[in-house]
Amino acid sequence: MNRVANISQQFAAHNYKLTPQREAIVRVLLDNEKDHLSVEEVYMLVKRSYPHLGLATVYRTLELLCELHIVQKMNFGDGVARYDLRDDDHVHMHHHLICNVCGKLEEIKDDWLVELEARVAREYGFSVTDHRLDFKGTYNSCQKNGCKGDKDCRAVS
Amino acid sequence: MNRVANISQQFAAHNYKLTPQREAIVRVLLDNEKDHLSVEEVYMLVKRSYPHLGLATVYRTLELLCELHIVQKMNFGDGVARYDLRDDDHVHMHHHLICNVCGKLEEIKDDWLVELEARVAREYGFSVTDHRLDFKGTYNSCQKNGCKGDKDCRAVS
DNA sequence: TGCTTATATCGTAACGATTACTAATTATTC
DNA sequence: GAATAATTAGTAATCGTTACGATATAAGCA
Repeated sequence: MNRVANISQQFAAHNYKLTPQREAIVRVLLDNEKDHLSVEEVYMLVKRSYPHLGLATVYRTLELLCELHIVQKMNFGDGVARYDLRDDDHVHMHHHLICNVCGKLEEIKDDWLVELEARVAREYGFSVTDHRLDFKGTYNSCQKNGCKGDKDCRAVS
Repeated sequence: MNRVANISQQFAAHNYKLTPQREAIVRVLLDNEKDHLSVEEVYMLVKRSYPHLGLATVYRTLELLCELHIVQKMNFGDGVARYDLRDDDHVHMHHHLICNVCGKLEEIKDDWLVELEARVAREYGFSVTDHRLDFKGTYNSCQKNGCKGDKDCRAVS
């Protein structure tokens, strides 16, 4: 099934409409699924197909998508919120590798935490609905090509 | 060894001085190790022992402590940066449980990710220097006492 | 169709956390 | 003890985000 149509249905199911502006934003997210776009980036990209769109609408729409669990708002410590499409089941979050040298942000699409979540439930009486796992470090390939000193104090691990 | 003295040495080792202001801030962090204080909270607490201290100094000192890997700047999606003392070896980060109902933030002091980090190294050629693992969900005890609908779209998983 | 009401958008002002900057203060060096 | 460097205080500026009033679009109904 068409993903836009799918999302449109989810909007309808919650009495929201997929307006042209909202659809343009959703399409940008789908077309850039690999990236973790900031509001400003989404704004720039949407302007290509919808030049008249206002920044506040981007903020509002992303918040709405977040409420519908279609996207996930995240914070990688660079001072701006970033948004990530969730999996279709809206449950599992993927993990991230963040390279200190080249700055690349890679996704691990698997869910490696099933076991640990069971352990949390067992040992802490805590049932997990969502999680976040980021690894920071360096790719071996980056390591070779000289590594500038890491004075980096950005938030988020 | 006294922890303040220990930190003082680390300052000295990097040609920084542990001024009275900085020491007052460090003591607040040590005295509230369980919490994840925001800048504003640290500011309030330090004012008790050092009423004249300026807010900018808190910002600068926390950044410095971060650079020295004594604290870790984190972001739990409530709009302010929070700071967490690192373990003495300055390597392992603990994990977090965040309850959707009562809002409590609990720490898991173990490092459960040793295995997964090995896997990342193996499968992705990526050597981890740091990580972050947060679980969001509900305590069983909170679950019972009625759970308000979760419309929460805060950043960070 | 025309009127009414609700929903969504636009542009911008307001807000709040953080950073940048200047002057004043304290420590260090010669 | 004067000159230099490091640190702090206080506040102005910045920047991401949110709030607000006015306008526009869609839905419901006679």
